[in-house]
Amino acid sequence: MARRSKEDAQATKEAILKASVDVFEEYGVAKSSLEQIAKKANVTRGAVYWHFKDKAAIFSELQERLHQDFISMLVEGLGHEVDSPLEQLEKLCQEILVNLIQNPEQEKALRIFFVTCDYRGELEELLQGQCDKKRESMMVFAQYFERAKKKGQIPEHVDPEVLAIGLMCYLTGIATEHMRHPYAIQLEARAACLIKMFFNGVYGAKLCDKTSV
Amino acid sequence: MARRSKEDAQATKEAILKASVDVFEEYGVAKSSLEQIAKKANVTRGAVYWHFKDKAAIFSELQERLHQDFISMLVEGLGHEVDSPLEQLEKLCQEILVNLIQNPEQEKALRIFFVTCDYRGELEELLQGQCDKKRESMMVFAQYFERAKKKGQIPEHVDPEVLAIGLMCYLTGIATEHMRHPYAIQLEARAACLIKMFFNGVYGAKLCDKTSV
DNA sequence: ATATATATACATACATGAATGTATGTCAAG
DNA sequence: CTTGACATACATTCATGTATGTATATATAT
Repeated sequence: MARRSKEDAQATKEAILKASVDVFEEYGVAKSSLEQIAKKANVTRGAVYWHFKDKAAIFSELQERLHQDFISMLVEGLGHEVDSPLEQLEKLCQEILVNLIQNPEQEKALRIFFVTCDYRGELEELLQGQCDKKRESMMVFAQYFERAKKKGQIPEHVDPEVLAIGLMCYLTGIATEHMRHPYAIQLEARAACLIKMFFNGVYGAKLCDKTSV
Repeated sequence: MARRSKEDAQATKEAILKASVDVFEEYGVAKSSLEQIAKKANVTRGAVYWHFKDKAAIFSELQERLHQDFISMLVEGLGHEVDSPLEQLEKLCQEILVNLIQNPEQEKALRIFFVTCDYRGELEELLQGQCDKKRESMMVFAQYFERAKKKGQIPEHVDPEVLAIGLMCYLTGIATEHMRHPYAIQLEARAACLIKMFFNGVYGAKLCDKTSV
C-alpha cells in the first residue's frame, strides 16, 4: 500500500487540502475532525499530521491560497488604464459576485471563511492575517477610486478610502448573506442591480468628506 | 446552600444566559462548554441542564431576544408618519450603528451571531429562524422605501424590495467587518458617512427596475 | 393553621464517546 | 542504509448526557 515519491507526497497533501474544504464546509471548521478529513482524502490521520501541524495549519494554508486568487483578480484590472475606472470597478464587482455563483469551488472556500467558521481559539491569530489581506484588497479598491478622482469623476472633497471601505463592506455583506441564506436574496437575478445601487451613490455629489462627522 | 423560589429560579436562568453571552463571545460558541458557562454563572451543569435542553437551546433563546429588540426598534420608527421617510430611515440606520458602538452588551450579542459562531451541526436549524427574522426586518425596511415611493421621492420603476435587500446587506456587512476587525474601519468616525453613501445611491435616479438583469 | 405530600430546582456522580497528540512500526525512495 | 512518507496503536483529555441524591418551596388535606 505504500507509494511515496516526491510527487506522490505532494499529491496527498493536495488531496488533504481538497478534502478539508469539503469537510469544513459540510460540518463547520470547529466540528470537523482530522479523522473525517483523512477519511475523505483516503489517508489516515498519520498522513495529515505529517503534512500539517494541526487543523489550524490546514485552515491557514487554505486561507492564504484563496486570498491570493482574489487579490490577483483585482490587481489584474489595474494593469491597464481605462477611461472610466468607476465603470471598470463596477464591472469587476459584478464579476466577483457572478463568479461566486458560478464557481462552486470558490464559493465553498469563501463560505468557510465567512460563514462556517469562527475564529476564536486556535484560529484567532489567523484573523490578523485575514485583516491584512482585506486591507490589501481595500487599497486596491481605493486605487480605482483615486484614478476616478484624478479624472474628475468624483468630487474633490470625497475620500477614496471611505469609498473603498464602503464597497468592501457592501460586497462582503452581500456575499455573506447570499451564502448564509442561499435563496433569500436571489443573487443571480440581483447582483448587477445591487452593485449599481452602490455606484449610483458614488457618482452622486453629496458624499461627505474626510472631516465630516 | 439551597434556595429556590420561583424568582430565584428565574434569576439563575438569567444568570446562565448572561454568562453564556460572555463565554460564547470569549471562546466561540462551538468551543464553549457548559461547564464554563455554569462556572461563570456560579452554578453547576445540573442547573444549566435543568433550564435548557442543551447548548443550542441557550443559543436559540439569546437569538430570539436579540432579534426582538432589533425589530421593535425598527418598527417603532414606522409608528409616526413623517415628511421624508428616507431621511428617517437614514437616521435610523446611523442610530443602529452608533448604538452598536455605544452599547457593549448589544455588540457582544451581535458578535456572537455574526462572527463568533458557525451554524453547522446542532445550530443549523436555527439558521432558518434567523433568516425569518431578517426577512421581517427587511420587510420593515421595504415599507420605509414604499412610503418614499408614494411620496415621489424614489423613481417609479425602482423596486423597494431590492433597496431593502441592499440596505440589509450593507448594514450587516459594516457590522460584521467592524466586529471582526474592530479597529480596521473606524466605525465611530465613519458611520454617518458610510450610511450617507448608500442613501445617495437611493436618491439617484439611475437605479434599475424589477425587470432589468 | 399545621402537617404531610409532592414537585421544583438544583448539585453530585457516573458512564460514554469522541478527538487529540504522540509514539512507534514499516517500507520504499533516494 | 538512511530518511521520507506514511499507517497503526496508545494514552490522555474533555465534553456530553443521564442518573441519582436532596433540600426546599409549594400545594393539599386535615
